[in-house]
Amino acid sequence: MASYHHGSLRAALLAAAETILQREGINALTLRAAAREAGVSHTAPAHHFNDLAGLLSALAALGFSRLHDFARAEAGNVEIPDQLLAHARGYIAFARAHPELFKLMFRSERLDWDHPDLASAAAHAYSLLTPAAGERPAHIGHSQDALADTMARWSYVHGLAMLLIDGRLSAGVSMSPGADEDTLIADLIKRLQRLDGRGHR
Amino acid sequence: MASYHHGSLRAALLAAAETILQREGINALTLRAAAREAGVSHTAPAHHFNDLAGLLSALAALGFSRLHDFARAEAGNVEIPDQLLAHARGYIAFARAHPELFKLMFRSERLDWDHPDLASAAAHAYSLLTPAAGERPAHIGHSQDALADTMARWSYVHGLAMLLIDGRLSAGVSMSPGADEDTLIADLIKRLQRLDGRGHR
DNA sequence: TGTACATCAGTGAACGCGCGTTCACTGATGTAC
DNA sequence: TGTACATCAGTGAACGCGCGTTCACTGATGTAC
Repeated sequence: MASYHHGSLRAALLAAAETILQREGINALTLRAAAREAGVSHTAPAHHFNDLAGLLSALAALGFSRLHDFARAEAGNVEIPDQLLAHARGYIAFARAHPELFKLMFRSERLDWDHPDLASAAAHAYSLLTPAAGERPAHIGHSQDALADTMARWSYVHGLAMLLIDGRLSAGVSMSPGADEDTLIADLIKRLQRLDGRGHR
Repeated sequence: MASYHHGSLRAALLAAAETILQREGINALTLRAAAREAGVSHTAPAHHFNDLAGLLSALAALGFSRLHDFARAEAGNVEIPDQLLAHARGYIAFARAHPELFKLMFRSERLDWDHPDLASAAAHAYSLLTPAAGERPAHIGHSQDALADTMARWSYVHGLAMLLIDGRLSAGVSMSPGADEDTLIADLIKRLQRLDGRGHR
C-alpha cells in the first residue's frame, strides 16, 4: 500500500476531484488541485488523464452513469406506465444530491465529447427519457413524434433541475410561507406527463 | 476623442467583454482581456467594475435587459391570450442569438447577485413568464397555483433554451433527415401551454 | 472672469500567485527467453 | 527458476504564462470663492 506505485490512482484522482468540486466549486478544480487532494505529485494526473479536459470529462462520465443509476433505482418497484415519472424523480433527486457534479456535466465548453466513455454514458442516461416502444399506441408512434416527446421531456426535467439547484426558484420567486417545497416539486414533476403527444388532445 | 479621458469607458468595456465572450467563450473573459480589447490599460476596468465578478454581473444584467426586450418585441402585435407563447419564442430566440451571453447569465457562481442592477434586470425579464392577473379565471387564481405555473413555464422554456444552444438536442438525439428544425422547435414551444394549472384537466 | 484646489479617470511598472508543461529521474512491474 | 530488459507509474525541480492587485503617477474635469 505504501509502495511507490499507487495501484488505483485513477479512481483516487476522480474521487479527489469530486471532493474538490463539492467543496470549492468547478473553478477550483485543476489538475494540480486534484493531485494535491489525492496526496500525489502534481504531474501524476497527466499519466491517467491527458489534461484538465480529460479529467473533467471522466468525472462527467461518472456523473452520467450515476444519474442513470438514480433513475433506475427510483423506477425499481414502479409499474410500466409510471416509469417515466419515476425516472424524472430520479433525475431531479440526482441533481439535488450532486449539484456541482450535475452542473459540470453541462459545462459543455470544458468537456471533451469525443471521449467515448462520456458520450456513451450520457446517451445511456438519456435513453431513460425516450418513449418506450410499448408505452403509447402504435399508430401514433411515429419516430418524429417520439423525437419531439423526448425533447419536450428532457427540456422540462432538465430546466427544472437547473433552476432548482441554482436556487433561482426558491430565491427569485418568493416562496409562500406555508408552501411545502417537496410537495411543490412533486406537483411540478407530475406535469411532465402533459407534454407528450403532438396534438392538443 | 483622443483625449486622456475616454468618456464612456464603462460602455466600451462592456461591449469589449461581449465581443470576447462571443469570440473566445467565458473562460477567456478576464479583466485584462476586456481592457486589451477596449484598447486601454489593464488597470482601467477596476475603476468601473471592482473586480471580474463586477464586470460579469454588469454584462449579465445587460443580457437580462436584452432578453426582456426580445420577449417584448415578439409579443408586440399579438393578442393577450397568445402573449405567453410569444414571450417564450422571444426567450428561445434570444438564447439562440446570444448563446454565450445566455450561458453567462446562468453561471451563478461567477455572478454577484447582490448587485441591484443584476437582480432587478433578472426579475424584470422573468416577470414576463408569470401568469397575468386577468389571464385565468379568478377563482382558480390562487397565488400558490400561480407560483407553480411560473416555475413550470420557466423550467420548460429555460431547459429547452439550454439544450438547444448546447447542441445536445440536435447532436445527442439524432435528427430525422427530413425534419425541419424550426418547425420542431415551434411545436415544442406550443406545448408550453399544457403545463398550466394544478389539475389534470 | 480668474484662480486654487479637490476629485475623477486612466497609466505603466512591478509584485506574487497558481497554473500547465517539460525534463531527467527513479522505483516497481511485467515479459521474453 | 533465473536473468535481462522494456515498460509503466510516479517524482521533483524548473520554466514561462496570464492573471489580479498594488502603487505612485499624470492629465482632465468640476467646483468654491
